[in-house]
Amino acid sequence: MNDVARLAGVSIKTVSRVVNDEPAVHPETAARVLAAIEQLRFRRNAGASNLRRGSATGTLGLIVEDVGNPFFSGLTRAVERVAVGFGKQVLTGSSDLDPDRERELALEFCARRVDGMLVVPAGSRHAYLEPELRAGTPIVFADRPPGDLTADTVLVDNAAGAAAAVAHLAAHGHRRIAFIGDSPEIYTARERLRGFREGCVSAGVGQDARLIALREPSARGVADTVHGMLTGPDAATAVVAGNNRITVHLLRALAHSEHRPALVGFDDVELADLLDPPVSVIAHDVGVLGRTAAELLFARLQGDQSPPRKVVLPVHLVARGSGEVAPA
Amino acid sequence: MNDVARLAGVSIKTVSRVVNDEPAVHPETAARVLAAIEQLRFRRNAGASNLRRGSATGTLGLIVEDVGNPFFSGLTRAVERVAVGFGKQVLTGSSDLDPDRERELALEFCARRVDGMLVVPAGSRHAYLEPELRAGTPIVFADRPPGDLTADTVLVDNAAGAAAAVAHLAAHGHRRIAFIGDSPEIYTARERLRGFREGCVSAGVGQDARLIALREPSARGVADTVHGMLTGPDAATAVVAGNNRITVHLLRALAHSEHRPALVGFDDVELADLLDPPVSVIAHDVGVLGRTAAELLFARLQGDQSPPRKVVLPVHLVARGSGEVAPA
DNA sequence: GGAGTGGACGACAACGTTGTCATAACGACG
DNA sequence: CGTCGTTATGACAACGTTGTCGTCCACTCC
Repeated sequence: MNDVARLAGVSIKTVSRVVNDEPAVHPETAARVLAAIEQLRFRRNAGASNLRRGSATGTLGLIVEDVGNPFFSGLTRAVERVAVGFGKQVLTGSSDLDPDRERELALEFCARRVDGMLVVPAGSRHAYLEPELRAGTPIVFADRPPGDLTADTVLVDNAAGAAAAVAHLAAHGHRRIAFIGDSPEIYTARERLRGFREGCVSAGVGQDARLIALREPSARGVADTVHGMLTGPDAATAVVAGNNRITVHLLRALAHSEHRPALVGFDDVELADLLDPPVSVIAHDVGVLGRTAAELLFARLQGDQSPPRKVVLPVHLVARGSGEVAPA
Repeated sequence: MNDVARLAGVSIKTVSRVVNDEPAVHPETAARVLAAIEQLRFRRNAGASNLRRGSATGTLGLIVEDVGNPFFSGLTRAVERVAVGFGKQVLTGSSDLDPDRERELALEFCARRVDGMLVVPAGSRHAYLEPELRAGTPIVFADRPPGDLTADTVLVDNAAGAAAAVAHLAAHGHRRIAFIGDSPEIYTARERLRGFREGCVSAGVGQDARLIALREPSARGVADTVHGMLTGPDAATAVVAGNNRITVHLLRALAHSEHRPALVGFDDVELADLLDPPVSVIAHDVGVLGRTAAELLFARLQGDQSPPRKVVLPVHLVARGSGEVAPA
């Protein structure tokens, strides 16, 4: 800026005025300054500007489990869309479900003085964020609630969705329904299992510990698990898959076996409608999830001081075929 | 930092020393300072630190077309992985294929003094980045080359892939092969068409303008296009889909029609192996694409001064069934 | 002609850090 | 006992901006 000022024959402050479109600069002077800026290819240092101006850095932090997963990338995109509307940039990070990594990312974002943070929490301890919250950095949790902290949270109705899946399968005559979910450390996995159990009770379907598995999904693990559930005297006739990855693993495992249980997945999956049979799922809109969370965050940024909110978004059953078959 | 210094009864500089793990601080003093930091929950301002220290902000800029698209989110993830290894944060932005938006993002990133940038270019004019490049900010282009600029670029072998698709279909007896690609404004779409044409020539397959379509894909548009190509006297017996979105639209369109042309898609698609018939594709690894580009960038950041490099990654045909059927 | 008004601009400090240099206290050495 | 090196610490400037306030000039109005 100094160089620009010198070249234009004005003071550094006048350059600042021009850069910031402040009034009270003679058009002729402004033109000279702009020419100098152009010539020297000057670009104002946003960091210095933010430092001087005080708080707002025009940056948002977003922590998800894995940007590479379509679910989280959809969420990321939705957040980005809202952020663009407010002229903010988004710093993204994947926690890989590791609480330490999440914490590291969060603190790093705080050090960079993000204006706000959106977090898909990995662990269950988030008290370390309390000072930040109290210091005025709004934080919104998405998809899962924070562990030991009260803050804005946007969830989907996991339990109701799982219960609906059970009810649907029971309505088609199933009495032996299995549930394969993600690791019980994950909130959504626990909630979906809870909904599954409640659905079983409501539908008068018996529960069998052999037909319930919660575990971090892998192709092999899911294949073995489901194989065990579909064989033997009390084999399952229907399966509820706990999330998109499990659904995919399950489909692949079933394609390589002769079993054809009824199936309802949680989370929608691309091309699910083109499979044979088309896969029925409990669907919800990641876009809405991300947008809602981001809008909540921006409301806070604009001064909303109301008590922490908890939003639960609805899910709905998409019946495509795989869930509408009677027991063999 | 001032407050911490006061509370610990030391000068602000000593606090700085402690925060930066500099030696020559008495352990006892350091302990007092750390206690004060803990008590006041002090977090050093990364912006101010970067300002004082000079260049490196520990930030990378990444511009893709759409983080929500699995292709780009996979790339994002790969970049992130490399960045974490070097202790950098990633600022992400989606251009939506809009050159103005891309430029806006790029300049914004420059204003934030990112240490380097990874760009999946939207338009074909990138001369505006030359001053940044010359100023020492390394920029690597991924998936598509920059328009009017010489810089590091990582591509996949689009033409060879498309040619391989044609050769494969021709080997199964097809003589009427159609190509449905993305908008010709996109480099990869043009290259794939070029490869398609070359493949036709090599295989001695005639080309028919009626069987070639380049257009921004939409479900409706693809359906109409393919319907036209598959009916009439000189109907196509095989189709090459120009990218993942087109493949998906195409599959959906075909599922609702009686036509069953042979099909080879470009880019792999999740669940493609479970469809009936399983979808053959020209596959390549986004993870490798992202990683290679990021590694190239970090090489530059570590002082690599060699002339701009151009890396072309291989693609390979995955024969699953849909491309291995003879003409009806 | 003097007072008042408003426009155009600059000097200076400050944002939160850190690099540079100076200083003080201390033991060791000849 | 004076000198020296070492260790621990602080004062101060600087990074690149911008907010505050002051100055200067031209102009208007009575």
